Amino acid sequence: MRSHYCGDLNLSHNGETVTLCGWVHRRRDHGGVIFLDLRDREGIAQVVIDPDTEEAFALADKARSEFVLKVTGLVRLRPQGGINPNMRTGDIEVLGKSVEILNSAQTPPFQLDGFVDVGEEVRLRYRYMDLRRPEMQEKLIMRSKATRLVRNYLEEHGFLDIETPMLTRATPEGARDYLVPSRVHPGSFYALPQSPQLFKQLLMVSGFDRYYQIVRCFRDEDLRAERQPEFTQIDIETSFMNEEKIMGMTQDMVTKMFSELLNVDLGKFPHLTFADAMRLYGSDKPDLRIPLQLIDIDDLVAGVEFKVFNGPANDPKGRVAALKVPGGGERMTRKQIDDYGKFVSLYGAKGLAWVKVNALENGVEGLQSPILKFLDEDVIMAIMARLDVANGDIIFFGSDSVKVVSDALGALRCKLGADLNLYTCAWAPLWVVDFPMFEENSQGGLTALHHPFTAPTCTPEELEANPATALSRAYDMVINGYEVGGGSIRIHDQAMQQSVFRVLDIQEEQQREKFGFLLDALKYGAPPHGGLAFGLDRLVMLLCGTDSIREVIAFPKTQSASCVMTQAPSPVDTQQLHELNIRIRRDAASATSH
RNA sequence: GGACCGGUAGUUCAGUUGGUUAGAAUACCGGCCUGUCACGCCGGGGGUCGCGGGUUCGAGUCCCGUCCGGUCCGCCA
Repeated sequence: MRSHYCGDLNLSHNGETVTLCGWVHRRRDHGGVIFLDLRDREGIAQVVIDPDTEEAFALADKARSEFVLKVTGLVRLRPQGGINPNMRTGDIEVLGKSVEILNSAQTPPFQLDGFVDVGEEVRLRYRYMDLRRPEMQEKLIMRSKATRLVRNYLEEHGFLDIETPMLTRATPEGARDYLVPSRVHPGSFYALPQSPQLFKQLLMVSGFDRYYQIVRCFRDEDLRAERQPEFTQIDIETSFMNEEKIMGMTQDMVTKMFSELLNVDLGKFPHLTFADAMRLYGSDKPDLRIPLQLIDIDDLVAGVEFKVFNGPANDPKGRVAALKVPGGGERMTRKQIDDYGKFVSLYGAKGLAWVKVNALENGVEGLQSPILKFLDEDVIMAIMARLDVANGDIIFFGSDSVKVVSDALGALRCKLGADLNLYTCAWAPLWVVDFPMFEENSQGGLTALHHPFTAPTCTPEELEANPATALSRAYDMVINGYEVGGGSIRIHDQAMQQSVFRVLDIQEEQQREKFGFLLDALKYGAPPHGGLAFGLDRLVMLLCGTDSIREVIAFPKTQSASCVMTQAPSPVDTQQLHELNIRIRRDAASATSH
């Protein structure tokens, strides 16, 4: 038996003659009949070569070393109705008249028939083979359908596709830039865009009041399952639309995507403030498929002796919160609980206190926990009352800084949802709104949470008076715990922009150097404007039901931002470096050579 | 920058407290069978055990370093 691959089956009719083209999956001889299994995206077909045709034998024999081949002959379809996804091998037979070998093929480096799981590294090294597999074809087809739908939707709504530069100016803020050295300007560099943010705002000044672009963006930061160094953004900007209109329209677009591509009704998108998201879910991108919520108990434990609780409870930057898992106590072993303790330590938590509710009717006696001995009975029962516990529940506690408690319990909430399969629905979209304008940075100053062109909800005077509590007109779309899009109403007013820069402590000289062109443009009657950008890769990932964006990118990078197929990045000729006036430090060169 | 998991045949994996010649399945090659369809039967070839060093009489196995892949933390305005 020989087993090679597999792929397209294209039928073309010419009167009674039908030509089939496709990769041969498998070739076998039986009873003087030659079987050629061809597969296509919609099903599996089998081709029979007429044994009476001497020519068929001769040509088929050539097929031994295979394999792209063409079968010409009369088709016997069985059953009627053509090819469909539920067909099995042999449901269609073709009485062949001739075989033409279009090209031969080596044995594939790994089996593509789906009966053996192959590692991702091998798939990426031979990505062109991996992409032949029907499931990979389906993912890229889904991606193409999604982008087509987006283009159609936005074009129908009057949006104009305008390209912005790939070679642009480095911006020290935000993510690290991918830099491109200039040959003509020795010592100077372009940067690949992290996003077309400033250009699309300039297009608003130009009067293209509905802009979009499906555009590649680049960020030189460490990778994750949902983060690649180059990724595709659906970039949208409008003039004269407020946040309600922008959110409404883009929500409509995403809703149509899911209904047309998956036949899924996303329903209403709840709006959740950033503060509520952090309070209830410990995350600014909560997965609302999971019904668990964090419940604050600072007030109940502020007076206890137990230092682990009373410290954060009395600290304005501290937080004590509980996470109740209904029925979780019955489903969890001590080892699993300990493992959750290790899990939250990844987020800086020093421990994970817990209480199992065995028999609530017995009061404290009916509870099981290492921390009960540190707490008074009335406090314990007050906590139980607030959490509305029932027998069989387990409660986890976080007590630390606001950030650690939110991060740790927020992540634990998601992990519990996955481990215990607590999902109450397949899709949970929402908008997160009312983000803070600024967050405190490590130097004690303030940094823009979104970017420095995001409009606040208040006046410039109010902003400068209370910057730490100011809210922005930003909004994120979140689906199933993934931030799929985000945007804001921008600042179109110079005075406001100056206020933001003052809060961020960016001096006029720096302003001019970094954003002078934008500040100039704002002087020429910039319309009120705002927009949003979707992560196309993440959206398609969700549409495909996978949890890695590498699965929906034809040629993705590995975690070290390299390509195992092309071996990029690679050293370059000294001549090339010379032309660019670049010299490589010796220690850096040896660190990357093998 | 850090934590953890993995790296053994083309591929997916097993390999015991360190012990003879490193196995299985599948793929590949040869033969048989001949309406098979994850066809079947018989036979065969195929391994720098990621790489380097160390411990040991002896290392796929233990130790150190390093590279590669993955998950995550930091990072991602």
